[in-house]
Amino acid sequence: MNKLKRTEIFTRLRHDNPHPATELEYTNPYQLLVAVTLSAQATDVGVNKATRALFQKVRTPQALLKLGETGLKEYIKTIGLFNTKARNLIAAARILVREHNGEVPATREALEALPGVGRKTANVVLNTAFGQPTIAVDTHIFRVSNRTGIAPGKNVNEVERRLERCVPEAFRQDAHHWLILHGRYTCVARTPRCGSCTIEDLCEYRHKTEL
DNA sequence: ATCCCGAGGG
DNA sequence: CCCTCTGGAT
Repeated sequence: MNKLKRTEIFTRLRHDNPHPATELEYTNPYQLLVAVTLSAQATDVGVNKATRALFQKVRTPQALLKLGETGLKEYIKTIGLFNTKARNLIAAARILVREHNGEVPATREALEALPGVGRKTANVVLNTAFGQPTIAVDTHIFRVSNRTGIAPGKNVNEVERRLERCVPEAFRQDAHHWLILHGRYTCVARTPRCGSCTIEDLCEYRHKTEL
């Protein structure tokens, strides 16, 4: 896909989503870290329900340690992988209190050193909590990139590299949100809503029979 | 059956 | 690079 076409796509996606930062319910670093950690292999609806209840009581790593692993599981027991997530979040809270003064670090290295925090979660925290020009390639962005032809790749790492190469830093933070929102509401996994898609004429999907 | 705003390990 | 983990939704 050429640069002109890609630029036009992002222009339209921006028009579709004028306030991209509202995509996530939380921008507070710690709440964001917890919410994104819980979101692995879980629906956003289920995660948002759990975090809304949890954050009534817990907004800091200190508060989470007070709640304890068993207490935490009560809030997230309907979410996939909740045993692992609870264990990781407690372990991460200990590190935050002991090594980072109870604050969420703003560097990729420190973030990814936390149990349960990988590249995707670190990128979201850097993007949304700390305003860094990262693109966190989740399943939505991976699908949209490949289906449309914006930045196709075999795996998430390749898609991330290609996106960072073709999206200028100046609007990379917003582009991350445009892509996710497009994937969630229009370019959905099973049955994409091409009828209401504003970039259909530029999308490579209609020329294929799969993906 | 397949997918969901992944991480960790083989 | 690919698999598995695990619960709910579609």
